[in-house]
Amino acid sequence: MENSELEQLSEEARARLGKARQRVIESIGKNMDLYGVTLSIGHLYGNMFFRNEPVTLDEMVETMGLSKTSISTGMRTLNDLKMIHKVWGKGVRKDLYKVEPDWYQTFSDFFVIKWRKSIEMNLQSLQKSKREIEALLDEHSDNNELQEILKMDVEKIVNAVEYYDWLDRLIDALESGEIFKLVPKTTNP
Amino acid sequence: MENSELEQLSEEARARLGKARQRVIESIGKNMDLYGVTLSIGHLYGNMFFRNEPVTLDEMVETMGLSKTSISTGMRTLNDLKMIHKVWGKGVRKDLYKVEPDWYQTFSDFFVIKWRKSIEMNLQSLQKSKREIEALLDEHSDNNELQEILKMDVEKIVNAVEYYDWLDRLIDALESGEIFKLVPKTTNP
DNA sequence: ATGAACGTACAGTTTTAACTTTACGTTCTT
DNA sequence: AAGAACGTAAAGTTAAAACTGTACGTTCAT
Repeated sequence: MENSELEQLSEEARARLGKARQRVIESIGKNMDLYGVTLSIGHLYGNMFFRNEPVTLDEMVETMGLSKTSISTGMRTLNDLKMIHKVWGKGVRKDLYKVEPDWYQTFSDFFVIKWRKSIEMNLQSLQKSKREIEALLDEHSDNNELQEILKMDVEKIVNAVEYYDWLDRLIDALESGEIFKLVPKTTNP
Repeated sequence: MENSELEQLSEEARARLGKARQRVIESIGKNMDLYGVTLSIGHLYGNMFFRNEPVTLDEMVETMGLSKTSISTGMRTLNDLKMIHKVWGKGVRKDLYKVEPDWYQTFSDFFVIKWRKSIEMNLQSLQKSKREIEALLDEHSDNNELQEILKMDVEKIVNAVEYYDWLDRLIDALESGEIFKLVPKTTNP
């Protein structure tokens, strides 16, 4: 646990709290593969979750028992995903990090960062290939056999493009908060 | 390509179509890590995407140049995610697979299958640890120092539970199709 | 019933990713 | 300006996964 806040507490209470926290930490860590992060980085995030103050690399090296490099790259990964943030400490030389406490925001950022990029890449490929296949269609208007096949390809691509367009708008709704109109944060009485 | 439909076409047209398809296949495959599948399984999916008829394991062994075992496990992974489906062929002994053409459905299924399970696991851990920490709170009502810390932990857990509840309802909206009220499939004029 | 075709477990191998140690560039202190 | 503290690149090592070949159980045809 290594949480300096708890030093003066009874051994028993500390152990019980540690166990309760550990369960959550492991559960969070284990499920963070959905965000494409490795188990140990998920674990790092989980450990930061219960810290009430920003942490340094060295502190997490201590608690996690990993090398400083591992913690450093883990922190960067989490930072890139905006799951944690760098924090300015008063007179502190070391970098300080804290978890983003708003998980709705974290969820939204994940899609904005990872999915949006994927959508863009796919759309570019789809559009380019669509143009090429349509050119083929044009050039071989005599060949019925080929027309048949090409038309199916184009249709598939068109469907895919439509889907990505929808996905893009869905992420817009997440980003803007419009999503909460449909699915409110709290189920009101 | 190995697409029997194209046998009688000109070499040039076949090559150009192959290239156009290949671009899409690779793009799809590369971005399927968002669904937690490996590059080669993504590639397998991409290759199935342009097939107009259900495919067999052996056919995909042929096109992908992988072992039958790899294709078999890949097919199972994709099938578990409902990205492809087993299909009954008339007099065919071999298993037949085809891609699910409705990508909105695929997207929804992904969350229902993977995220829902993750939510459940996390919720269970959170609830259990919350009860334990609340018990600690109860037993140490004299210790202000401890109370302070425990209350922060409980608050964090409560926030997390709320978030997971929201996420669960969001997935409900995906599953039921209610999401399309907010984000329609097509942007109508 | 017997044999052939098919898909998958299993064990072993190769490839990839995670992690550590060392070294280096930067920044801050004095 | 010099030196110490800090975070990260780079190279090397260890651990994990992806992949293959073989062997096995099932199913279907004869």
